[in-house]
Amino acid sequence: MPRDQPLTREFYLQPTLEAARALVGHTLVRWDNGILLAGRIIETEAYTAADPSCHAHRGMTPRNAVMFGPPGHAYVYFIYGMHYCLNVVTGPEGLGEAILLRAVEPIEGIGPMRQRRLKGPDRQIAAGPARLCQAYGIDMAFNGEDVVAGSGLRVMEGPGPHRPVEARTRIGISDPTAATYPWRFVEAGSPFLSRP
DNA sequence: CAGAAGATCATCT
DNA sequence: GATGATCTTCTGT
Repeated sequence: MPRDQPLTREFYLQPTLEAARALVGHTLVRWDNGILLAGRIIETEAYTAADPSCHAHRGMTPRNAVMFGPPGHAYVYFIYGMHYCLNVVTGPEGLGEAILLRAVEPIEGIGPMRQRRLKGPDRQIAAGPARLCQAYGIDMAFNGEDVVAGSGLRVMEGPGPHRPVEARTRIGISDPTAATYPWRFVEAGSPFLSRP
């Protein structure tokens, strides 16, 4: 169960790779007009400023401006003409780093999540960055939301990972030097991973 | 202004 | 494993 304490601003201030690993096992919560949606974070992906595929790598633009703001805010973007993805901003203001939330295990509000998703087995309700946003109803209106002190979307402390957390380099990158940048952190063996 | 690519997903062979 | 959906963003001319 989620404890009633949000992760602190300091949590997001720590180095992005460390925060990405530590984020696994905490709980993503949305209060949607009295309906509680909650899920345990299963999979994260760190985007550091040194990573060429990081949206902030080539400086600030209107889209990525939130990434350069204070840590602990949501960076939401629209991709492939139909999907949203949710990040949390990490590191000191001005750095431009963030963590992509790739998968959660639904805990609370599974019914409402299913209704938005319509299709697929339970373990796929929020297994994938765009599926997660679909399940939670997250769109551009959430861009810039404070996930520490905001009222709509928060990351709450606990309950912790149910399995060991494992680091992987990102899948699908052709640049061999990329092996040093992009990291996924997954709860090893979880059935709720974006890729089984 | 045109063109290409994109932190994805569902569906098909 | 491959492909189409669908459209924003960024780059180059």
